[in-house]
Amino acid sequence: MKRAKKKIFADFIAQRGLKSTKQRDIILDSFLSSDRHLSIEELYLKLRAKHSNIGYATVYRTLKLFAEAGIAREMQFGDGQTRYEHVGEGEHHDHLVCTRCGNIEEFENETIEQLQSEIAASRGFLIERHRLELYGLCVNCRK
Amino acid sequence: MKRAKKKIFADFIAQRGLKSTKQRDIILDSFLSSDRHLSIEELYLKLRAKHSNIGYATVYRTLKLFAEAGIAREMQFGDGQTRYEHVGEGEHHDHLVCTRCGNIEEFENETIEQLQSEIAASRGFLIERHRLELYGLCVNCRK
DNA sequence: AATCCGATGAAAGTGATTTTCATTGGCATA
DNA sequence: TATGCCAATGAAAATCACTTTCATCGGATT
Ligand SMILES: [Mn+2]
Ligand SMILES: [Mn+2]
Ligand SMILES: [Zn+2]
Ligand SMILES: [Zn+2]
Repeated sequence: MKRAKKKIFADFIAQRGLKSTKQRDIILDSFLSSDRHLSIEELYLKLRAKHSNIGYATVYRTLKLFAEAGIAREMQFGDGQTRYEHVGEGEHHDHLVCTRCGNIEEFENETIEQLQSEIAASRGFLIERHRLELYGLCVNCRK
Repeated sequence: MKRAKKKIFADFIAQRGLKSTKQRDIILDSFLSSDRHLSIEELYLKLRAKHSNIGYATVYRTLKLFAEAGIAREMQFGDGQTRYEHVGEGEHHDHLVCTRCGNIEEFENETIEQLQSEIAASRGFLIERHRLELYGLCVNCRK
């Protein structure tokens, strides 16, 4: 699926008349082989270790591109940093965020999704996207 | 309930050894008679119309106090501004946010809340708070 | 009224982006 | 392969939304 995402991004680049560059390749590689829920700064620092020539602005702009291309999702967990996570075609999940250690777990619940649809439908509201986050203490942080 | 919240804030002020001031009274009045989900800047501008002597920093600090006192809740809907909404003792609700006109509707769903608890429990996670927001088009913006 | 110390507001500081701009470099074309 | 165009890059500057500082003000207690 790393291959699949590279293909999606290459197609996106081509279809938009953008250019394939060394930096974009490197950033995409690094992003795809990273933990999920990475902040721009975290990815930037990780990249600098091997490629001191890549600028923060390029990482920032490239992650935006990934989001536009549909291979990344921008997230805010309230810690003041924008995070990006991998997303696959048609995939969706929500999060449990530990307020002590910062750990982020994922979950899916079809019943909740269904109830959301019903709530929206009952008001004539058309859902484009949603966010559901449970904040608290993870099993490790409860001691 | 406007009276009730003023009482709660007055008690909070007293119990913390803080001072009752003209500014706090004015800001609380304005906040309580405002639409829900107000940003600091919106409240500040609204206040300036009548009270040009109130500073932004005071509005900012006073809204934080309201949150600490339990009569306001700080929210982020992804538009880059922190918003504050009125909250009552033990009340909770989630939101439908229109991405076109910015309108915010509220809803409560006990079944969803229950499912959240079950998800957390199954992982040993202790929920402190959560946020559930449905983004999309409100009934008016769907044309 | 005097005193104490929290409250206020104008201005400065912060931190995370976001934009600018001079320079670089894909890549289509000759 | 050489040329030209214009997108891409990166260092630095600018923004934005707070957040803090600090000199001064003003409730509340004595
Ligand atoms: Mn995730
Ligand atoms: Mn609300
Ligand atoms: Zn934890
Ligand atoms: Zn709308």
